[in-house]
Amino acid sequence: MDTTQRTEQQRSADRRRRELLEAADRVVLRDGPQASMNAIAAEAGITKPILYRHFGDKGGLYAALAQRHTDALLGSLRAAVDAPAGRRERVEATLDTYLAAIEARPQVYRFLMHPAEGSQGGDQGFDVGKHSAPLLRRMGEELAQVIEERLDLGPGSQQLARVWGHGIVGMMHAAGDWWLGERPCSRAELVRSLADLLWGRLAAAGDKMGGPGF
Amino acid sequence: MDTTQRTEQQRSADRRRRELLEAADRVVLRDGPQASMNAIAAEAGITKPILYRHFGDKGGLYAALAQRHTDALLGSLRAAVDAPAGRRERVEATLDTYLAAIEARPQVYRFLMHPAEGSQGGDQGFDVGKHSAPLLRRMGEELAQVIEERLDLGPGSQQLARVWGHGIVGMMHAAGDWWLGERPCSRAELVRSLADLLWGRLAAAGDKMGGPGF
DNA sequence: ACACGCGTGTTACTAACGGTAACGTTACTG
DNA sequence: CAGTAACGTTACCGTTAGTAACACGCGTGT
Repeated sequence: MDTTQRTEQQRSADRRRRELLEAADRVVLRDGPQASMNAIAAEAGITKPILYRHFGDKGGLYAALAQRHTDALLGSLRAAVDAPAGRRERVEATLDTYLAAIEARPQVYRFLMHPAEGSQGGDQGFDVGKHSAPLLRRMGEELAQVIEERLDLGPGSQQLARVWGHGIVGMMHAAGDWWLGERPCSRAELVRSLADLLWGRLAAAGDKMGGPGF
Repeated sequence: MDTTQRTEQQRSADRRRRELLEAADRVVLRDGPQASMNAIAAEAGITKPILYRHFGDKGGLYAALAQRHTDALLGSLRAAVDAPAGRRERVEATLDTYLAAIEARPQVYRFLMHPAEGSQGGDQGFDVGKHSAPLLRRMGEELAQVIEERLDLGPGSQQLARVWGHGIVGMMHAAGDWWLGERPCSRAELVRSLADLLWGRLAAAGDKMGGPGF
């Protein structure tokens, strides 16, 4: 009896939690990362304290919300990186998957990149060096793992793979962010340019006349 | 007289402005980007409204503060990118200069990367796609210019250079951020690994046994 | 029937923040 | 000495995150 009751309650709580998360999702999609707890509670048809009972604080809610989208995006990226094709094709597919995602849902993307902003309670310690969005860290780590698993990089391969994982993710992120703001070219062109960069065209390019090149 | 008066006043105002900025600098260095206007005013020995008279709003103060550091860092980077050496050496010097800067002053670095956080007044429009720190944008644009000036990239070189500029800066940033948090290796190793990545080692690396490589 | 918990929800509050209006005070100028 | 203009303050507003205290519904043990 005790057990069945507990599972019953837990189910109910989980369902409520999902409902709240979906409401929060709608608000964040509408108002951006600045969405207030009041607004989210109102959208869910309830009031603040319930949110706090479920998620502890704003960081908790945002973490839960971010995890959903992060999981979804990472799933897509894994599919792209694991596709049956050559290395270059898969790199391009991965880049394109990421860029398509941020293009399709820029608000969600922005939320994922700046989840914990606006925290003004306490927070004196302000983790230096850990300010990046969890999404970036997770993508970096996952990519590092893929690289280390599949590429033969000689000695020190593990560290090299991690550096590359985070570096490539950062490249993708920064270029995507800039591209999303200015739209200077098509997505396909952007993908090609980035892949060219990773393929060493920077080193291979010839100097322009007048002094040594970059 | 009018002119002398004006210059006199302007000088005084500029001096005061510099004092306020230095006070703000100290507070940001101590409390991180969450530093409150009250705290900054107190550090400067004055009260809030004076800050607002000088800088308009928090964004204005932070922009002014960020510009100083950004200018300083960009100066160092320009020196590194313009040094008389080969391309690879200069790329490594540029990376190392950036990493040394963020290593030396992580609080300042974190502030520069997240300057406008915590804004809670209005701000409904939340510029999608322009959320990146101004420092990143400026570095990306400057690097793009250098690349476009000195490298012979064939047709479409301008767009390619811009993509690469922002991409490389993002790579540097993300890798640096991760490195600063975990310190998995020395700065020199990180620089070498990133330069290797830019030099096409990702494309050149051999597959590990078992299926096609990444 | 009745009290007891327990989960769910509310109202009403605190403390802190960004920002501003209204009021002194100093000092320079006619 | 009157006017004015910058410098500075106190006291306030509206909004935010977060919390305490109270109220309702509901199954349970005695």
